[in-house]
Formats: sequence, structure tokens, C-alpha cells
Amino acid sequence: MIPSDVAGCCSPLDGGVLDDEAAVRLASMFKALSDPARVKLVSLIAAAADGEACVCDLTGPLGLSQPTVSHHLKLLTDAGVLIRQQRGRWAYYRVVPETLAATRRALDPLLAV
Amino acid sequence: MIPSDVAGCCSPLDGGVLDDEAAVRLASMFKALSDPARVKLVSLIAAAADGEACVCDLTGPLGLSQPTVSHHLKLLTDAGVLIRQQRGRWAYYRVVPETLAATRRALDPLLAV
DNA sequence: ACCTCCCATCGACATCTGTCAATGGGTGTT
DNA sequence: AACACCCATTGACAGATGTCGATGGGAGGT
Repeated sequence: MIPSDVAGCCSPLDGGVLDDEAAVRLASMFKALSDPARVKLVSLIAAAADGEACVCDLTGPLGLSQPTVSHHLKLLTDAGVLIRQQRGRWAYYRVVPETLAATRRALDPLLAV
Repeated sequence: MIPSDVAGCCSPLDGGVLDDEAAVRLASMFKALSDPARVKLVSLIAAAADGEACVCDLTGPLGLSQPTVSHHLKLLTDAGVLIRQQRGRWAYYRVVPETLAATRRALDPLLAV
């Protein structure tokens, strides 16, 4: 379909578009999951017995050092993807389903035809 | 619930977890959408008339230079989120719904209880 | 032919990011 | 009290990332 020559381009189209704040929030959600190590962390925790895991459970399967794993876990926790609970010497992490569900829902408007 | 003291921790849990390749693929999908500019680009294009837009439509609403916008569009295209079609002097971009739908679906296993 | 316009690429630069070794703070055990 | 263990924080560093100005390559218009 050929565009209407001259004025067919460069028309303003600001209707029904994410505002800056929404774009930043959405992007930060995706950024939290933009690293293979973090994706695998969430996967490991979601698949763990009782739906929770401590750091010592995760360093092995990830093949990363303990500080690096703690770093990724902090990013995920700050993003609201995980929640942290200290019990004794162990720190247990579990997935926050609402956050991932919200991220999933946020993709719908981008599929609009 | 207190863990079963000693052996309660550090048990191997490798069942039903994303393998490395899947984690990398998933992460690269999310990385493509991990920047506010790119999220807004997809939103702008999805909301555009006829579901497509050329670069000159996008630099204004984004407030970024043309090279920067082209850079982001290339990243999104490489990730399969957008598709590019050249018509005359204009390059038209449109959303690839299948890619976003696949990304949306990939979040489901992470929600498993 | 020349000029104009749209857009991709290049070069450069500041910043962010992922990673680890080393350290330190709690918690439980002996 | 002393020790062992789990984990977060710090410091450091290489590499990736976002941004822009400048350049170049096509496609249309005059």
C-alpha cells in the first residue's frame, strides 16, 4: 500500500501511547530479566521445592560466584520480581507472581493492531 | 516453616529448569525491551495508523536524535520485535506480534507454583 | 545533472553492567 | 568464647550500552 505521497509521512501520532513514566517502569521490569543469569535464577526458584531457595542452592547451578549471585538477586528483589526472607543464617528467595503477571499483561497493548 | 536443619539447605534442584540456551534466548528478548526508548518505540508503532511508522515519525515523540532512533530500531529489528520495509525514501517499521506473544508466553513457566 | 530528503553507519565518549576477590556482619554450633 | 557458616557489601576492572555529530548512500524532485 503506497502512502499518500508527501503528507503521508511525518504526521503526529501521540494518541494512546505510553507516557514517559510508564515506559520507564515497563523498561525497568524488562531490564530486571534482561540477563541470562537472572532469568535462570527466577526459573530455579520457581521450580524449587516449596517455591523458595537460598543462595547456596543457586551458586552451583549458575556457575557464578556467591557475590555475583547475591548481586543478581538484589536486582531482582529491587525490581519486585523476588522477595527475600531471612531465616536463621539462610536468606530465602521466592518469586512474586503478581510482578511477573503484571509484566505479562503489559505486553498486551503492544500487540494491538 | 523452619527448614530441616542441616540437610535442609543446599540440595540439588535441577529438575524442570530452563537450560542455558533457553535462558540466553529469553534474556535477549527482554533485553530488547529493557530501554524506555525502545518500549516507547514499540508503543508508538503499535498505536500508529496502519500499524506502521517511519523514522521521521518517531524522532519527535522520542526526543532523541535520528541516529539514536535508528540504532534502537535496529536492535528491535535484530531481536525480531519489529520488521523493516523500505518504500521509496522511507523505511517503515511494524510490530511482529508473534515475537511479543512468544515473550509473553515465556513468562508462564516462571509463574509456576 | 543537481539538489533535497530520509535514513543507516561510523567514530567517539561517558556511563552502566557483570564479574570476581576480599572483607565484614549476623547467626548458629561447639 | 571461639569457631564455622551464610550472605551482603565494597573495590576494582573489563566490556557493553546509550547518545550524539559527522558522514555516506539511495531515492525523488527540479
